[in-house]
Amino acid sequence: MEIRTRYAPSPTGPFHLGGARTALFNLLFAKPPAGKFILRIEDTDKARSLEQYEKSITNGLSWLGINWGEFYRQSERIEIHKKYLKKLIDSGNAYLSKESKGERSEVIRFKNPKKRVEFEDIVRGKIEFDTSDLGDFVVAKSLDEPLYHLAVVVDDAEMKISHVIRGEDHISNTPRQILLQSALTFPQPIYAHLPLILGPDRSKLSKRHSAESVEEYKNQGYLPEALYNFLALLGWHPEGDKEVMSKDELFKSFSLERVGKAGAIFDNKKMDWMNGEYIREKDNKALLEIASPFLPIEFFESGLDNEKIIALEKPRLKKLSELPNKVQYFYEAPKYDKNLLVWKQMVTSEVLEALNKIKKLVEDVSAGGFDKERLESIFLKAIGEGDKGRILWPFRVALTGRKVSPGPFEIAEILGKEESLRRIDFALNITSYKV
RNA sequence: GCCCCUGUCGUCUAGCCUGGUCCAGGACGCAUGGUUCUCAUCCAUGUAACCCGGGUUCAAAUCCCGGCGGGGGCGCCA
Repeated sequence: MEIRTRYAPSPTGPFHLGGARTALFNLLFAKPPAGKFILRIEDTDKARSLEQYEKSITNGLSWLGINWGEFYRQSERIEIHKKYLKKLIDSGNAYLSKESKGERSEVIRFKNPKKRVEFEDIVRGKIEFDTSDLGDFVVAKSLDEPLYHLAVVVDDAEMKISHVIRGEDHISNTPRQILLQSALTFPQPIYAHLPLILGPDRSKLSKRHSAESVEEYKNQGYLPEALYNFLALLGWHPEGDKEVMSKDELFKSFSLERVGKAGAIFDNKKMDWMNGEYIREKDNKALLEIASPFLPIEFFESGLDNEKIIALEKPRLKKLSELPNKVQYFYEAPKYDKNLLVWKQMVTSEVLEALNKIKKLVEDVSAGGFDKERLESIFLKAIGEGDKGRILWPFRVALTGRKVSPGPFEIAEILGKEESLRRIDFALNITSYKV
């Protein structure tokens, strides 16, 4: 049997993490090209479905690298649904029902045989329902407006979906759908209900957790590969202890048997770590390219070696959106309080002395050989056995204006001799200025 | 209220099916120490959990029963 899975979102809100994870598991299980992964937009509710949300879903999936094969829009398949609705009525399994409450005076209801339904769920085992308490549920608003349960059942059958992999919130929909399948004599797909991804408050991820939309993660500078990897690990675990896994490894080891049953909170701290892992794996050129949308024009017009700057910040980067602030001092001379130049208990005269020494050392390096190795050897030799902080701290602060940054030699190399000296002079100036 | 699902460190989880190798393993986080100033990276060490109560058994995180907790569903939405 060919494996055919589908992700069937309704475009009624921004694409969020839960949807992304469901789509990912469907893809990972189908393992194209061996199996097929299908995208089906469930937009039968015309009032709530919005084109912008469909875009949000398709853009989000593409960005993540979750690529679908066949694509369907349920609203374009109403004729097919109607055909089966008619069949249902003709066979006596559905009927026109007069209503006393609700929007309409007439809807179409399914004639519930009121039997026990049980099905085998790959992740949960046997699940049983007594469908009599479901009643004669509505399958269409009218002859021309089939509703969700009917549309899903018809489309899954028509598209020959072999495995329905979806969120746990659909468990209670399953008995209704099984009833419809048997009334329509459709084969029953294999079901797998995934545990839900929970918000920090332990409730199901929904519109109100707006920060959990995929686009939000993209905008904050998370890498798609990192999110992909992280999402795969929510509710699923490989056999070994390895967690940072390439798409290839994920495809090879994924199985529904190793999907867990309990809901999982999305841990942003661990996501940050995972993102950092992927950022560090990137080579500088590639990283600069994906980071460029986050950086201001001044960064590129500075004439400095952008790749080297990125390389310097790489180990302390959790997400790309932190970058502009981190690299600002490269293209903009820093402003800072002169007290920042003070290392430990140094007094002003000692700071001045250190700064002058730094200036002298920098001046003596020829502009041609102005690189970090040379600077380092010269400084270390000059400092000798002394406290390195007395020289290196003021040096680094003079260059960056910051308490926290990469080392002074690397920064000086990128800034160049002239600019480095200019900044040292500035430090000298503010320190010697008498109030 | 009714129905369904679920319960291992703060978080993600391994182990549970096929009881002993688990005084419970890994990862994130956190803490401490090391690595040419700071921060980060890297390395090392530490921190912390089987929801509760019975039962079965020589032996239970693992099997059975009962509680309790958490979540989801009960639309002329999907």
